[in-house]
Amino acid sequence: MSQTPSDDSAARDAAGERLTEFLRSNGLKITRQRQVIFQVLLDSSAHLSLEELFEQVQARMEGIGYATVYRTMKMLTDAGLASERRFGDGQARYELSDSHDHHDHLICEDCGHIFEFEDELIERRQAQVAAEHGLRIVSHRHDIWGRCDSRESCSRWQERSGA
Amino acid sequence: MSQTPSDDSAARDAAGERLTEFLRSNGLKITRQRQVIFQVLLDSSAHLSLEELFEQVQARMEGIGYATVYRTMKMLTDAGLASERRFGDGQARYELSDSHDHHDHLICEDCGHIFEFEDELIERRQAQVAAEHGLRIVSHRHDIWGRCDSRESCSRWQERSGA
DNA sequence: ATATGTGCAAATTATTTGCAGCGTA
DNA sequence: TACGCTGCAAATAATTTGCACATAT
Repeated sequence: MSQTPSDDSAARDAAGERLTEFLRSNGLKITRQRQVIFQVLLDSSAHLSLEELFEQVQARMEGIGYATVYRTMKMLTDAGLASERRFGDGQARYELSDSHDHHDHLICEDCGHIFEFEDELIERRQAQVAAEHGLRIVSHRHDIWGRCDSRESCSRWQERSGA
Repeated sequence: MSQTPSDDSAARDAAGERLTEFLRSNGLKITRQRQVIFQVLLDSSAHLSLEELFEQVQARMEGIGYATVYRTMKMLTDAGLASERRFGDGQARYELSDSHDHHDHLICEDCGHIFEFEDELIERRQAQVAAEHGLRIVSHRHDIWGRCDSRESCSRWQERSGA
């Protein structure tokens, strides 16, 4: 259903190095809390709200403060290692930035599952639209809300994503 | 540069009626504050933040409270007469919903001007993408951030929109 | 050793709500 | 008259910040 375990852990390690590398080269400290937070992001493919993130971090490391998670996420976001998204439920959600940084989102209003998509045609068309208005694109956000067609697939996702 | 004055005021009147009609038919009261708030929205083609909205409303009617503006905007939004958008600066922005309700936004990061667009091809493609993932579209949000190509057009918009 | 990071609690910011009096139907 | 509506101030909710202590380099 996904990749082999070895691929996963290799990717994880590589990403983990990105963190320490970034911290080191910027004179920042490699602390346990930063590593744990980053690891939680790595282990979860989902778009975690700060609350969810905090809960999972706390499970691995008691006593961590909300503020630390906020501060770390801000740092990771500024560093470009993570990205922040808002889907209109009033709280920020975070995910690791990966190579194909530029995906958009498709959200099921029933089960809350977030699908990612990337569409060449839409991207190209976007650029055209921007040009027609005399702008050069810097970034964009394209979210689509809908409902899963079948009940089954919907509930299935629900138990899988936990959001 | 735009339409004739008569067109504008005709449109304004028609829209004004939509408000009173809605209030009346829902057993809600036609108050001065509701009319003024709606009028401000009508007179401004822009996407007003609550603060901007409040300022303009206050200029026409001293003593109005923030809460009233919030409550009225919620009512208008629920009624479908206005719509709420968030562009990531932390505050909601409002605009009147008109006939072609479904436009998306193109924002200049330099001058803050918001262009509206609507693109058949993108819309169609969106539906396809959703279908591929087994979802039926309920709504979407597509924002593009960019920069005006030419300084002049950029500053020109700046003095025109006031945002 | 020393500056950075952390936890806690207090501060901010955007938005909502309770309540007593005001205004529309 | 009667109930909804408004203004004010207090309450929430998400996020940020100040500060004294802890910790990585």
